[in-house]
Amino acid sequence: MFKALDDETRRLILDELAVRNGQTLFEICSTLTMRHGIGSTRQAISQHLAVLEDAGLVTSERRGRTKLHHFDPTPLEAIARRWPNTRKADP
Amino acid sequence: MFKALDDETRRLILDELAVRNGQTLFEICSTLTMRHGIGSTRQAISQHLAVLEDAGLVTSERRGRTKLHHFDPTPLEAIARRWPNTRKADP
DNA sequence: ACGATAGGCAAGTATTGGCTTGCATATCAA
DNA sequence: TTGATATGCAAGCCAATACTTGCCTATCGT
Repeated sequence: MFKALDDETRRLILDELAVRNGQTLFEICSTLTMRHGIGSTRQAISQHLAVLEDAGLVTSERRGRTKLHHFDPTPLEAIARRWPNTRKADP
Repeated sequence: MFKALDDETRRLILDELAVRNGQTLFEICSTLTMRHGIGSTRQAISQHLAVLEDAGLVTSERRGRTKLHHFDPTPLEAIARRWPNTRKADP
Protein backbone atom coordinates (compact mmCIF):
# COMPACT_ATOMS: atom_id res chain seq x y z
CA MET A 1 0.00 0.00 0.00
CA PHE A 2 2.82 2.38 0.83
CA LYS A 3 4.24 1.60 -2.58
CA ALA A 4 0.94 2.60 -4.13
CA LEU A 5 1.07 5.98 -2.41
CA ASP A 6 4.65 6.58 -3.49
CA ASP A 7 3.76 8.17 -6.81
CA GLU A 8 2.32 11.60 -7.41
CA THR A 9 0.24 10.46 -10.39
CA ARG A 10 -1.39 7.76 -8.28
CA ARG A 11 -2.01 10.25 -5.48
CA LEU A 12 -3.67 12.58 -7.97
CA ILE A 13 -5.86 9.72 -9.16
CA LEU A 14 -7.00 9.22 -5.57
CA ASP A 15 -7.65 12.96 -5.32
CA GLU A 16 -9.84 12.91 -8.40
CA LEU A 17 -11.72 9.81 -7.33
CA ALA A 18 -12.28 11.41 -3.94
CA VAL A 19 -13.91 14.34 -5.72
CA ARG A 20 -15.96 12.24 -8.14
CA ASN A 21 -16.21 8.53 -7.57
CA GLY A 22 -17.07 5.97 -10.22
CA GLN A 23 -14.95 7.35 -13.04
CA THR A 24 -13.85 5.24 -15.96
CA LEU A 25 -10.29 4.86 -17.13
CA PHE A 26 -10.76 7.37 -19.95
CA GLU A 27 -12.41 9.87 -17.64
CA ILE A 28 -9.50 9.65 -15.27
CA CYS A 29 -7.08 10.16 -18.14
CA SER A 30 -8.97 13.25 -19.26
CA THR A 31 -9.24 14.70 -15.78
CA LEU A 32 -5.57 14.21 -15.06
CA THR A 33 -4.66 15.93 -18.32
CA MET A 34 -7.06 18.83 -17.79
CA ARG A 35 -6.65 19.65 -14.10
CA HIS A 36 -3.00 18.66 -13.76
CA GLY A 37 -0.47 18.55 -16.53
CA ILE A 38 -0.30 14.78 -16.66
CA GLY A 39 0.40 13.61 -20.20
CA SER A 40 0.57 9.92 -19.46
CA THR A 41 -0.91 7.41 -21.83
CA ARG A 42 -3.96 5.32 -21.13
CA GLN A 43 -1.86 2.26 -20.43
CA ALA A 44 0.22 4.08 -17.87
CA ILE A 45 -2.89 5.17 -16.00
CA SER A 46 -4.30 1.67 -16.29
CA GLN A 47 -1.22 0.27 -14.63
CA HIS A 48 -1.43 2.87 -11.91
CA LEU A 49 -5.03 1.85 -11.27
CA ALA A 50 -3.95 -1.78 -11.06
CA VAL A 51 -1.41 -0.88 -8.38
CA LEU A 52 -4.03 1.08 -6.47
CA GLU A 53 -6.44 -1.84 -6.71
CA ASP A 54 -3.82 -4.27 -5.44
CA ALA A 55 -3.30 -1.95 -2.50
CA GLY A 56 -7.03 -1.95 -1.81
CA LEU A 57 -7.21 1.81 -2.25
CA VAL A 58 -9.39 1.52 -5.33
CA THR A 59 -12.23 -0.85 -6.08
CA SER A 60 -13.76 -1.36 -9.50
CA GLU A 61 -16.89 -2.73 -11.10
CA ARG A 62 -17.39 -3.53 -14.74
CA ARG A 63 -20.32 -1.82 -16.37
CA GLY A 64 -20.61 -3.17 -19.86
CA ARG A 65 -17.52 -2.14 -21.73
CA THR A 66 -16.53 0.40 -19.14
CA LYS A 67 -15.00 -0.04 -15.73
CA LEU A 68 -15.97 2.24 -12.89
CA HIS A 69 -13.37 3.03 -10.24
CA HIS A 70 -14.04 3.90 -6.62
CA PHE A 71 -11.71 5.29 -3.99
CA ASP A 72 -11.58 3.34 -0.74
CA PRO A 73 -9.64 5.13 2.00
CA THR A 74 -9.95 2.24 4.44
CA PRO A 75 -6.34 1.01 4.08
CA LEU A 76 -5.14 4.48 5.06
CA GLU A 77 -6.38 3.86 8.57
CA ALA A 78 -3.54 1.38 9.02
CA ILE A 79 -1.09 4.28 8.92
CA ALA A 80 -2.67 6.13 11.82
CA ARG A 81 -3.04 2.86 13.67
CA ARG A 82 0.61 1.91 13.20
CA TRP A 83 2.04 5.23 14.37
CA PRO A 84 -0.30 6.89 16.83
CA ASN A 85 0.76 10.38 17.82
CA THR A 86 3.49 10.14 20.41
CA ARG A 87 4.60 13.71 20.12
CA LYS A 88 3.48 14.77 23.57
CA ALA A 89 5.18 11.80 25.17
CA ASP A 90 8.90 12.43 24.81
CA PRO A 91 11.25 15.47 24.82
CA MET B 1 7.51 11.65 2.42
CA PHE B 2 5.53 8.91 0.74
CA LYS B 3 8.79 7.73 -0.76
CA ALA B 4 10.25 7.49 2.72
CA LEU B 5 7.38 5.28 3.86
CA ASP B 6 7.73 3.03 0.83
CA ASP B 7 10.31 0.72 2.39
CA GLU B 8 9.71 -1.87 5.06
CA THR B 9 13.10 -1.31 6.67
CA ARG B 10 12.39 2.39 7.05
CA ARG B 11 8.95 1.63 8.47
CA LEU B 12 10.54 -0.71 11.00
CA ILE B 13 12.95 2.03 11.96
CA LEU B 14 10.00 4.30 12.68
CA ASP B 15 8.41 1.50 14.70
CA GLU B 16 11.50 1.12 16.84
CA LEU B 17 11.92 4.85 17.33
CA ALA B 18 8.27 5.06 18.32
CA VAL B 19 8.98 2.49 21.02
CA ARG B 20 12.22 4.04 22.22
CA ASN B 21 13.15 7.48 21.01
CA GLY B 22 16.65 8.91 20.92
CA GLN B 23 18.46 5.84 19.62
CA THR B 24 21.82 6.04 17.93
CA LEU B 25 22.65 4.59 14.54
CA PHE B 26 24.31 1.52 16.06
CA GLU B 27 21.44 0.95 18.46
CA ILE B 28 19.00 1.01 15.58
CA CYS B 29 21.16 -1.45 13.66
CA SER B 30 21.23 -3.81 16.64
CA THR B 31 17.52 -3.53 17.29
CA LEU B 32 16.63 -4.19 13.68
CA THR B 33 18.84 -7.25 13.64
CA MET B 34 17.54 -8.59 16.95
CA ARG B 35 13.79 -7.99 16.71
CA HIS B 36 13.43 -8.35 12.95
CA GLY B 37 15.70 -10.30 10.68
CA ILE B 38 17.25 -7.24 9.09
CA GLY B 39 20.86 -7.95 8.14
CA SER B 40 21.57 -4.62 6.52
CA THR B 41 24.88 -2.90 7.04
CA ARG B 42 25.37 0.24 9.05
CA GLN B 43 25.69 2.34 5.92
CA ALA B 44 22.39 1.08 4.58
CA ILE B 45 20.62 2.05 7.79
CA SER B 46 22.40 5.39 7.76
CA GLN B 47 21.07 6.10 4.29
CA HIS B 48 17.59 5.09 5.37
CA LEU B 49 17.81 7.51 8.28
CA ALA B 50 18.87 10.25 5.89
CA VAL B 51 15.78 9.61 3.77
CA LEU B 52 13.59 9.69 6.86
CA GLU B 53 15.18 12.94 7.96
CA ASP B 54 14.63 14.52 4.56
CA ALA B 55 11.00 13.54 4.85
CA GLY B 56 10.77 15.19 8.25
CA LEU B 57 9.79 11.92 9.88
CA VAL B 58 12.98 11.76 11.93
CA THR B 59 14.91 14.49 13.67
CA SER B 60 18.40 14.12 15.04
CA GLU B 61 20.76 15.80 17.46
CA ARG B 62 24.48 15.23 17.79
CA ARG B 63 25.64 14.24 21.25
CA GLY B 64 29.38 14.09 21.17
CA ARG B 65 30.37 11.34 18.82
CA THR B 66 26.90 9.85 18.74
CA LYS B 67 23.77 11.02 16.98
CA LEU B 68 20.39 10.58 18.60
CA HIS B 69 17.38 10.01 16.39
CA HIS B 70 13.78 10.95 17.19
CA PHE B 71 10.59 9.98 15.44
CA ASP B 72 8.33 12.85 14.42
CA PRO B 73 4.90 11.72 13.22
CA THR B 74 3.78 15.23 12.27
CA PRO B 75 4.16 14.76 8.50
CA LEU B 76 1.81 11.79 8.69
CA GLU B 77 -1.05 14.14 9.45
CA ALA B 78 -0.88 15.34 5.86
CA ILE B 79 -2.19 11.95 4.75
CA ALA B 80 -5.35 12.13 6.82
CA ARG B 81 -5.77 15.76 5.80
CA ARG B 82 -5.45 14.99 2.10
CA TRP B 83 -7.94 12.12 2.03
CA PRO B 84 -10.53 12.57 4.75
CA ASN B 85 -12.90 9.66 5.07
CA THR B 86 -15.48 9.93 2.33
CA ARG B 87 -16.77 6.42 2.67
CA LYS B 88 -20.17 7.38 3.95
CA ALA B 89 -20.67 9.86 1.15
CA ASP B 90 -21.04 7.79 -1.99
CA PRO B 91 -22.44 4.39 -2.99
C1' DA C 1 49.31 10.95 21.42
C1' DC C 2 47.12 6.70 20.29
C1' DG C 3 43.77 3.33 19.64
C1' DA C 4 38.99 2.54 19.55
C1' DT C 5 34.39 3.99 18.77
C1' DA C 6 30.61 6.47 16.08
C1' DG C 7 29.51 8.19 12.02
C1' DG C 8 30.00 10.40 7.01
C1' DC C 9 31.10 10.43 1.93
C1' DA C 10 31.29 8.61 -2.60
C1' DA C 11 31.40 5.49 -6.43
C1' DG C 12 29.72 1.11 -8.36
C1' DT C 13 26.18 -2.50 -8.91
C1' DA C 14 21.88 -4.57 -9.39
C1' DT C 15 17.16 -4.55 -8.76
C1' DT C 16 12.74 -2.11 -9.03
C1' DG C 17 9.39 0.53 -11.19
C1' DG C 18 7.13 3.70 -14.51
C1' DC C 19 6.41 4.16 -19.17
C1' DT C 20 5.95 2.98 -23.93
C1' DT C 21 4.77 0.01 -27.92
C1' DG C 22 2.10 -3.33 -30.19
C1' DC C 23 -1.40 -6.49 -30.31
C1' DA C 24 -5.61 -8.74 -28.41
C1' DT C 25 -10.35 -8.95 -26.30
C1' DA C 26 -14.97 -7.42 -25.33
C1' DT C 27 -19.03 -4.51 -25.69
C1' DC C 28 -22.11 -1.29 -28.04
C1' DA C 29 -24.42 1.13 -32.06
C1' DA C 30 -25.69 1.10 -36.79
C1' DT D 1 -22.14 -8.27 -38.88
C1' DT D 2 -19.14 -4.48 -38.93
C1' DG D 3 -16.90 -0.63 -37.24
C1' DA D 4 -15.98 1.98 -33.23
C1' DT D 5 -15.27 2.29 -28.36
C1' DA D 6 -13.18 0.77 -23.84
C1' DT D 7 -10.04 -1.96 -21.79
C1' DG D 8 -6.45 -5.92 -21.08
C1' DC D 9 -1.95 -8.24 -21.77
C1' DA D 10 3.01 -8.54 -22.42
C1' DA D 11 7.65 -7.50 -23.67
C1' DG D 12 11.16 -4.08 -23.59
C1' DC D 13 13.51 0.41 -22.24
C1' DC D 14 15.21 3.76 -19.09
C1' DA D 15 15.62 6.15 -14.76
C1' DA D 16 15.41 5.80 -9.83
C1' DT D 17 16.99 3.49 -5.74
C1' DA D 18 18.57 0.14 -2.19
C1' DC D 19 22.69 -1.91 -1.08
C1' DT D 20 27.59 -2.73 -0.89
C1' DT D 21 32.57 -1.51 -0.64
C1' DG D 22 36.24 1.30 0.63
C1' DC D 23 38.07 5.14 2.64
C1' DC D 24 37.80 9.36 5.54
C1' DT D 25 36.60 12.47 9.73
C1' DA D 26 35.56 13.29 14.50
C1' DT D 27 35.19 12.23 19.38
C1' DC D 28 36.20 9.70 23.60
C1' DG D 29 39.08 7.03 27.05
C1' DT D 30 43.56 5.82 28.65
